[in-house]
Amino acid sequence: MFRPTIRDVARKAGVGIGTVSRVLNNSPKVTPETRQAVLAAIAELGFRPNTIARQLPRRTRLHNIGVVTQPFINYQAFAAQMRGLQLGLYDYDSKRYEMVLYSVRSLAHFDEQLTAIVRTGTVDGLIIIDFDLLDEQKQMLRDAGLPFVGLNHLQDADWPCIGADNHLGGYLAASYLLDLGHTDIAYLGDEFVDTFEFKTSGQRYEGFRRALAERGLPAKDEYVRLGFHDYDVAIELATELLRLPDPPTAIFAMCDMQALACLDAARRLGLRVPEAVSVMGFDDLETSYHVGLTTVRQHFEPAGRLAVQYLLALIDGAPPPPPVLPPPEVIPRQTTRPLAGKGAV
Amino acid sequence: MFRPTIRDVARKAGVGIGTVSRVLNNSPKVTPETRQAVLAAIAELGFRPNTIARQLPRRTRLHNIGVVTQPFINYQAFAAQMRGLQLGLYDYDSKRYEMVLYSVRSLAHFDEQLTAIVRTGTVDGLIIIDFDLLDEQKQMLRDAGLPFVGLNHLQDADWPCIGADNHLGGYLAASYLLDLGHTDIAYLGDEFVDTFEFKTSGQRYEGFRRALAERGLPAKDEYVRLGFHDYDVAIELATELLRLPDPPTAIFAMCDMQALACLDAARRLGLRVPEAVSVMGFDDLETSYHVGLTTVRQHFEPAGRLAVQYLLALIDGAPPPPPVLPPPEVIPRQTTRPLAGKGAV
DNA sequence: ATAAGCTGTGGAAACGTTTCCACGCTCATA
DNA sequence: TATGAGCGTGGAAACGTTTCCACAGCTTAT
Repeated sequence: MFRPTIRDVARKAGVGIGTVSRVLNNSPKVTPETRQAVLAAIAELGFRPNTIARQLPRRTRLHNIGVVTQPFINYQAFAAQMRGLQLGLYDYDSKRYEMVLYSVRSLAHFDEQLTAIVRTGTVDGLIIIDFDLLDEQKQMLRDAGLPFVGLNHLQDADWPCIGADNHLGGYLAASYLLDLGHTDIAYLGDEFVDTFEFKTSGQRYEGFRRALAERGLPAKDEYVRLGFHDYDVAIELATELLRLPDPPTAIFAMCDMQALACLDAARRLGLRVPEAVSVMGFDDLETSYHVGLTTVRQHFEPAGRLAVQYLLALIDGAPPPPPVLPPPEVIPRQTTRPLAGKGAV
Repeated sequence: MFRPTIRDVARKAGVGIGTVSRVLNNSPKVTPETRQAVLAAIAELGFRPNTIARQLPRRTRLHNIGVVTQPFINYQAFAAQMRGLQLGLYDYDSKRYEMVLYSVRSLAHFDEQLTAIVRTGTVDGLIIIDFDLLDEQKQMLRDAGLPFVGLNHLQDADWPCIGADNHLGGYLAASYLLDLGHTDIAYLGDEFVDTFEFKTSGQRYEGFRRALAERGLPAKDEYVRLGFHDYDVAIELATELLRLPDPPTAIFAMCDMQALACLDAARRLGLRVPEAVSVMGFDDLETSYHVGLTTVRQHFEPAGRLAVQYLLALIDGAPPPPPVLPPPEVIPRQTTRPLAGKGAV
C-alpha cells in the first residue's frame, strides 16, 4: 500500500516540507490560507505522519509512555490499574499518547529493563508499578531526563508516588476489627521485604500494629504469619493459624487474595466464617464483592488515572496535580462480625 | 546522558558500521574474531541499539506487536488474555518484541484506530481481541502487508482466529444441565449482535439450542433474555426470569459476570442457589472458583499464548502452529444440582 | 532613500539504524 | 600463472520526520 509522506503532501499543496511539518505541529507561524491548502492536501492523500520517523530526531516528543510492572502478582488489581491508566490517557486524548508495556519477571530483570529503556530511549516517561527504585536507578533516569512516577507506594519517598496509604489502611482494618470486640487478631501477609523488595506488607503491618498498640494490645508473634505471595502458601499459613491451640478470632490478610485463601482454608477445616473466625482483606477486588469479603478498598482506578495525569504534566513541564487520592476505606461485608461471648470468658 | 551509537562501537572495535549491524542482527557472515571484538566494544560502551532508529528503514522488523482490544468489558478475562500474550512473548524472549496497547471505545473508534495503525506503520503485526473485521478492513491490512490474528472468535472465518469454540461450549453447558434432569433451562446473554458487533452470544446460544433440540426440547422464547453486557442489566434480566409464573429450574448465562449477576438476583429475591435454581456460567474467571460457580472453562491464557506464537510465525513467514486449543470443558461446582422432584409433578 | 526588524516560507542537515553494492582477499580450478 | 567463485568487510544511501538557518517581502523608523 502506498503511504504518502510529508513530501507528497508538500508537493500536492505546493509548499515546502517545513510548512507541512509546521501545520502538523500546530505552529502559529503559518497563514490561515497556507494552512488550509496543506490540510486539504493531507485530507486528499489520507496522510498520517509516520510516528516512528517522528520519533527519530532526539528533541521530539515520542508520544509513548512506558509502564513497568510485574503484572501477574494479582490479575484483578493489575487490570484495575490498567483501566485507570487508560482513563488517564483518554483524558488527554488529543495528545495521542500510547502505552508500551514492559513486564518484569524478577528484580534483576527489572534493573535490566530499566537500563534498556533508558538506553534505547523509546518513551517520554515511565510509570513504575509496585517496584521501588534504588538511588542509582533514580539518578540514571534523571540523567536521561526521563520523568517517572510510581504507582502503589507510600508517598514519603523522594520521587512522586501515587498509591494507597498502606499504613493508614492497616490501621483502619485493625481498628475495625478491634471495634467489633476482637483482641486476638492475626496478621497474614507477604514477607516484609519480599522477592521483589515490595514493602507493602511491612507498611500495612505497621498500621495494624499501631492500632493494637493504641489500645494497649501487644501484637503476638505467633499471630503474625508471613510468606511468599501465593494462594497456596496463604492457605498453608491460614491453616496454621486456625489450628493453633489458641487460635485468633479474626484474621487480617494484607490483600484480598490472601483473605480469600483464609476463607478457603477455613472451609477445608470445616470452620464457618464469620461464626468461627472473622476474615478481612485489603484491596476490594471484584471477587470480594461477590464473595462478600470485608475489606479495605484502595482506589486502583483513580490512582492509575492520577499517575498518568502527573506524568504527562512532568513531561510537558507543567505543574503536576496534587498527588492526593481518596483515603482507603473499610468496606464491611459478611466475613466479619462482632466477637460474641468470648469477652466474658 | 551519553548514548553511544553504532558508529561509536564501530570506531572502538576498529570495524565498519555494517559489521556492527551484522553482529547485532546475528548475521552468519561475520568471522568469530570480528564478532568477539564487536561484542567487546558493545559491552564496554554499554551500547544498546536505539529501537526507534532501528524501525525507520521500511523493510525492517519493528519488534512491536499491536494489541487492539476493548479491554474493559471484562477485567478478569482481559487480564488472563494479557497474561497469555506475555507468556507467548516470553517464549520468544530473544526476539525482544514489545507490546503496544490500542484500546478501543466504540466500533467507529475501532475502525479509526485500525486505519491509524496501518497508516503510521508502527507495528509488525496485530492481535485483535474480540472484534470482528469487515472485508474492507481485512483488505486494508493485507494491502499493508500487516499480519493479523484474532483472539476470541470461532475458527471458521477467513482469517486466523484463536479462541474458544463457543458453539461447543454452549452445547456442553446445556448438555450438563440436561443430564442433571433440567428441562426448563433459561439462556441469559448479550444481544446476539451487540454494540461492538461481537457475535459470541449468538454462537453460544446456537450450541445451547442444539443440545435442547437433540433431546426434543424446544427453546422457549420467554426463557431467552438478552441485553447489554453489564452487571446491572444482567441482574434485571435474571430477576425477570426468576419472577416468571413458571420460572426456569436452571439458568445458563453466557458469561460468568452474568452468572454472578444471577446469583446476586436470586439472593436479593431470597432464593437459594442451587436449591431453588441452578446457575451456570461460561469463562471460569478467578471469581468463579471462589464463589463456587459451575461454569464452562475457556482457556484464556493458552489462547493468548497461541495467538502470539501464530502471529510471530506469520511475521517471520514461518509455518504457523495449528491454531488448536484445548476444548472448553464444564467445571462442576456448587451452583448446580440435579433437578429433584419436579420431574414427578 | 536607507536601514532595521519582523513574518512566513523553503529546504538542507540531522536523527541512528539497515541494506546493499563494491571491493579485496583467499582458495580452487584450468 | 591466470581465472572465477565465494566470503567477509566498509561505507554510502535510504528511511520520514523535525529543526534550524537563510531568505524574500513587508512594514516601520531614521
